[in-house]
Amino acid sequence: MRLVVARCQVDYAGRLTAHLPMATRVIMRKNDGSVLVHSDGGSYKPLNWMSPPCKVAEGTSEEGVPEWLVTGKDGDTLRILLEEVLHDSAHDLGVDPGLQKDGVEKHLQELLAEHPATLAEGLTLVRREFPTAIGPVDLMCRDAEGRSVAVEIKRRGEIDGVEQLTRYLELLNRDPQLRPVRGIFAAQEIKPQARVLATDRGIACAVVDYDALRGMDDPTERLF
Amino acid sequence: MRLVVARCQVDYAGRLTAHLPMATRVIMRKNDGSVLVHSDGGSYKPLNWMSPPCKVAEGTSEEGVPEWLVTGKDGDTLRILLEEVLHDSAHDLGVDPGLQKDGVEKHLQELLAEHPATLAEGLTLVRREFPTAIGPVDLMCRDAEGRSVAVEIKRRGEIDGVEQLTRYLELLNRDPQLRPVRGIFAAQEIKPQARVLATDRGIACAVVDYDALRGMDDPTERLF
DNA sequence: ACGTCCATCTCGAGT
DNA sequence: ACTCGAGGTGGACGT
Repeated sequence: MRLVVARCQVDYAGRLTAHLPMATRVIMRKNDGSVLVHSDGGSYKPLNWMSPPCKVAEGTSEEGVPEWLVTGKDGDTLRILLEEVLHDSAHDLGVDPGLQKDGVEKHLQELLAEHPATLAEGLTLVRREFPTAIGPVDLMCRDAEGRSVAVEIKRRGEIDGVEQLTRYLELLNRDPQLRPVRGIFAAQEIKPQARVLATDRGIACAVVDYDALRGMDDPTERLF
Repeated sequence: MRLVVARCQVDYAGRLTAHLPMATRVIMRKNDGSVLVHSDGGSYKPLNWMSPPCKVAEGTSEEGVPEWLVTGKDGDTLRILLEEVLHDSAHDLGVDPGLQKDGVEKHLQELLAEHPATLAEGLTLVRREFPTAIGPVDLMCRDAEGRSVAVEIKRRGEIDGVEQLTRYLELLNRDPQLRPVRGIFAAQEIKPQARVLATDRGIACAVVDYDALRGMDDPTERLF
């Protein structure tokens, strides 16, 4: 890892062309050749960058200014003109042990699979990831009367989740073995527009309390 | 901007929880309070981070190890334990003049607006960004028989683009002035699943050749 | 402020 | 290798 602070101008050409006028920025050069150009604002996304695999050629521009020419795999190029280098240091970081994530939608799905009755009175699980031609339905259940219920689970319930469940229901209701199939749209939070669309299509909405579900969960079943 | 290289452990708690074991990493602290933790690989996305607005409290852990506690707006927290600091420098970058971008979907829309007949024989443009209650239709056209045609343009044609066009068509076909309105889904590349869905809904697909369109384009109309 | 949609998206899982 | 869906998506542009 090499960290450089410099007055620089950056030009990218690839899927699009992008230009950064001369200014002071931080340039991060990773060991895999990738380059990130950061300013002192914005979010985690660099102003300009080159993803690996790529390589850097250090040279000099026609005006005698130091220049880095980064070339990516699809002929993408990133050209960095270094007018003035204010800082330059290299660091051996070693290999990172990596990020450990815990749960989002998957965990929510596990919890709801264990406690389907929290979605609707008398609901029982048929199976998780119920396969269809256009993808798996998160939970396939049966209600107290033995009718099929398809459940789509999202962390945040938005309009595209309703569209997705609608497609599943459309397909599932063509199957004489299953029909009639109704839908439940389950999420920790359901946006008003999604709720309106769901209701309009006869899909029930269920707001789930993640923490409450975790409380119901038996911790002895898990390792963490 | 402050750049720190340190052996550190990082824990995030917010929408999810994520843990980084003790290892050497680069920590970037921007002036707006945001923090980025980078390793020597991956792409431009940090291993862990906190987006602005947020603030950092520098303290000491129970074991007497320096600790940064970053708190975000939704109660998100990022805790960084600094076991050993290998580098620490601060830099005044000033305000960045910002990135200038050119091209992609917008340009494609301009080109197709100039050459609608490449989408379908005899097609003529009515207007770009044709307004509807649920958003603008990319191109509203008329075919050789004078019937309305709504065109949705994407760089890559995926399923959600078909959904989008479907919603437009559903709405447009309620308008007695316009109906019947048919749809064309135009993209540089159309995914098989998107094509299947479009065909099933009676929407035509058009694969557009960006470079060929650029060739047809009159360069004297542009500045670049 | 919220909603919608694009992105040099990135990233991971499944086929 | 490719495809598909999710993201602590981020960011721009509209109402």
